[in-house]
Amino acid sequence: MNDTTAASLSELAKSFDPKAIEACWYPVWEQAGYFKHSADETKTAYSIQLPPPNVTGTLHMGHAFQQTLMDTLARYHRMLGTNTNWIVGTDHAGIATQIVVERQLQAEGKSRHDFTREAFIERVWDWKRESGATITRQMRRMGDSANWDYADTEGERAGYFTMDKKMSAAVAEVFVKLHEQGLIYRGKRLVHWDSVLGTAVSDLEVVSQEEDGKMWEIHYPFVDGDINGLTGLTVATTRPETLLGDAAVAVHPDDARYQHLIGKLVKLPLTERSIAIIADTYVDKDFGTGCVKITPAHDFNDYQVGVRHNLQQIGVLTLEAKINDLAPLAYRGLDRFDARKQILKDLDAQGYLVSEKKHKLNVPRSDRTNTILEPMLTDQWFVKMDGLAKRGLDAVANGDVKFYPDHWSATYNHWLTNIQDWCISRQLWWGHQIPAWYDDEGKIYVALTEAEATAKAGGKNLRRDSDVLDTWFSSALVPFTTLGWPSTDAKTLADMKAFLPSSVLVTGNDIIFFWVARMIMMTLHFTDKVPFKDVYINAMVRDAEGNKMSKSKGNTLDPLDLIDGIDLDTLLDKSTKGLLLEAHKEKAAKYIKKNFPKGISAYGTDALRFTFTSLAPLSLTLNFDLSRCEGYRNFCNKLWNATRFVLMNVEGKDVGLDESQPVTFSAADKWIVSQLQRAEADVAKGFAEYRFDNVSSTIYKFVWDEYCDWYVELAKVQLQNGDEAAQRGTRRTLIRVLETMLRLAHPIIPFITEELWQKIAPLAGKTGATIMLAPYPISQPEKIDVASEAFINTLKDITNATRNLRSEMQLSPAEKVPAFITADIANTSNGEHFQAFLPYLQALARLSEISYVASFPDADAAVAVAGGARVMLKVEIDVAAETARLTKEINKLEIEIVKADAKLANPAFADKAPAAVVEQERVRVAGFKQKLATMQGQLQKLG
RNA sequence: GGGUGCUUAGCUCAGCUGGUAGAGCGUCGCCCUUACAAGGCGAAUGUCGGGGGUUCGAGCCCCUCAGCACCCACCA
Repeated sequence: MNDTTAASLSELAKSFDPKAIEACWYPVWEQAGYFKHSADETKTAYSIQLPPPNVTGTLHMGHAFQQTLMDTLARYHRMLGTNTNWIVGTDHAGIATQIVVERQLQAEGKSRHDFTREAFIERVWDWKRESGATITRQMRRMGDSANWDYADTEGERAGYFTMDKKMSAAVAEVFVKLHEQGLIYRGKRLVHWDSVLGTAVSDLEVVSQEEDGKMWEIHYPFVDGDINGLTGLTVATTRPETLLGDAAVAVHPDDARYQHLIGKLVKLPLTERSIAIIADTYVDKDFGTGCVKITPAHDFNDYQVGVRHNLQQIGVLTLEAKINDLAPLAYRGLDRFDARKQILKDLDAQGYLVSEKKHKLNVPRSDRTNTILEPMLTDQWFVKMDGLAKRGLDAVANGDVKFYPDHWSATYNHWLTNIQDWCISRQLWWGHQIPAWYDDEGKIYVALTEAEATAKAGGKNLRRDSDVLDTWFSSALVPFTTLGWPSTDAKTLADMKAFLPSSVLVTGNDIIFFWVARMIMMTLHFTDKVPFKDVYINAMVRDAEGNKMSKSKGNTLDPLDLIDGIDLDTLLDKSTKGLLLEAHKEKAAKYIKKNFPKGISAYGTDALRFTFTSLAPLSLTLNFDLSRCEGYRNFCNKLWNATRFVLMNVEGKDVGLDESQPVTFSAADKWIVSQLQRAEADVAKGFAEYRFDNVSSTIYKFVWDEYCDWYVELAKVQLQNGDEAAQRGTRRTLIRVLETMLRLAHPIIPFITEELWQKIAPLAGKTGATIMLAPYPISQPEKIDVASEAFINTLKDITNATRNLRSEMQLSPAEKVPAFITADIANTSNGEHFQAFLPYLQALARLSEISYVASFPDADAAVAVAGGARVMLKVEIDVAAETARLTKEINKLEIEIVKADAKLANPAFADKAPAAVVEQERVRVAGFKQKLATMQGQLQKLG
């Protein structure tokens, strides 16, 4: 066996200390190559694609949660014997990364425009190299059994990087193919424009918020003077500055008020232009004045109206969102908001401004910069979505891809049904530069390389398109590009066969559109396969009160702080450091002082992981509760100490490895083995349903409630009283069940289980270098022993009843007392079992001696009823207190009996309810009545 | 405006195809019983958001109302 364990067998520390164990095992696993997939094509494959985190980012709670689930699945399936491949990598995160580097430059008083494109990109690469290892180092702290070497072309043991050579080549290949197929096109369209970043963004990067604004009514006079007493039309707008680009005023074709005016001209205030009154059903007759100014170049709805009526598209803003040279001289060069003020002032002065009212409106802001987005008419590249979306919808409809929970498929369907073409070009520098070139006439040549493009152009001088692709374009391809696509070498083909589709995608609902849907569409298009079979949508991690974690609130938690612990001062310092606003700093500090007055203790990775799996619901949010984390740290300690107990008791002794030695198994031994089978079955069911919470609680309950609380206590009795063969059987059961428990729990708590398994496995007769590759426990139904379970259940009942009685009588736990026990032996299959209870009861219920009698002596004593058995403690009783206790108990019983009798007396119940349910109710009430009789009898004796 | 999820003990959450309301943490007793005080034993605590319906029977199914969270759309 391995000598790398953190502590040697004999010196297992008194309590669990995660730090040393974690530091020890991860490198061992990684260096031994346990995380790698197998080249054996005959093995069933199990693969997971990691949602690639930002290469320059740091691990947050969402990552930690998601990765815990993925790693748990990976470890589980690896132990089940599948060829497991957890494919990981990092994302170049175009906009996000470029913004960070631009901010760094800003701090130096520079902007990216002080650099050449090449020099700027080199700066970003520097930053990537500098910070790129942080997140993968943190992932290792989580215990992620990721296949770091797979798809790693840079030799950094970090998986793929979306901008490495291989991935970039695949991106170009996809672009060229889609262009050839007519699915990528370039065109002048209205797009959301971020004037701070100077780039287009996609629909998905727009966040709308309701904000307080104003609505103004503006009068547009008729060119030809009054018509039927009207001087002109009044339009309403929230964006008066766009008036400069108006191309028409629209009214509803059925609007009786304006029908006769359709086709007439109005004068556009502040300009020299006249515009027509047009009719379009887009206009809502009942909203405002029923007249709408139409600005095709600055509004998405107006754009559509403009197309229908062949209106001029007059853009009046520059890419910096200033008024451009198409506008009247007075406004040129003004910022859009300054222009608004000036225009309103001028309109008012010239008598065109009719009114100004407060108005709530939804303002589209940029996801990244929070600046108000401007619809801007620009040349962009688009992916045509309709055909791709159709296949994407089919894949979910026909079950090739299944969402867990299923309701997310409705969200997915809704988006794909209403999808718009995808704007994929970004006017940025960091990213995959679009493989398109232009000649002097502006003719486009799309090709994999410049040489190829030049050849296509007949040797003309070409200029490359300066735009880069949306980050999500390359992300959409990872299901197949990470496998080696478009290469057709043997390895790639084999991997495409084995790992595509992958088994499950674990991801957040926030990227169903950004990523999940696009992977499905692109992968289907290029490989005719779905990218994954299951999609598990994990909950969003919130703080304990259910609030979103945000830096400015100070309620973010760093998973590493939960693992390693952090003192209050360091935590305060760290949490307020990055905040710019003083108010935010105060808020954050207040939150931290209130919620973490003593900082955070070091819970270790295993406890954190157990917390995540236990809290993993199939709902929208996961409220992270630190006290739960502490509870699961305690669980780890429990497991640790149970192992210590077992080692102390079996070390150097025969544990039944030699099959020739006589060995006997008690009902308790058979019972715990039986319970183990049930736990194993429940765990398998939980995994199959992605019910990580059920998996965790099954393990928790088995380890703590059954093994530690009951079996270990029973085993102590057996080790003390049993003969050689019985002791051997006990030791053997102790060690084997423990060894199995460790394997059962390993996918969730990998570090502690490996550490303990190294010591336990040889004693249980198991070989193998690591628990990671040991077989996962499979339930063996033939080992379920109903008779032993019944035996222990009765033993538990009597023990519990006795403990309860002792506690109510305020007996000191140390004090052992004599007792009588009666039981209806006729109703039990095995009368001698009750004799077998005695030594256990003496220990567990702390009884000095037990007289087993057919009926109780006539005495003032405390009696408890447990199933078919009754216990009488032979101690002095306080008659008044005992009377009160019995009366209370009797009252409770009577209420239950009245309820149950009424139910049984209802003919409708007896007739319509299933026989089993009626029978169950009868048995229940009979039990109550028997217990009641005993209690009443006892009460009389006291009287 | 459309959609989704949620509402169960003081807190964070389970509750399977409808059949005696559960866990962890916290609280309250009693215990340093030689694996574990990060522990042991015991206890208390719920009109399952409100109302209505279906049913012999509803936390669970249906309708309705209210509150919370999120997503989509965007009437100028």
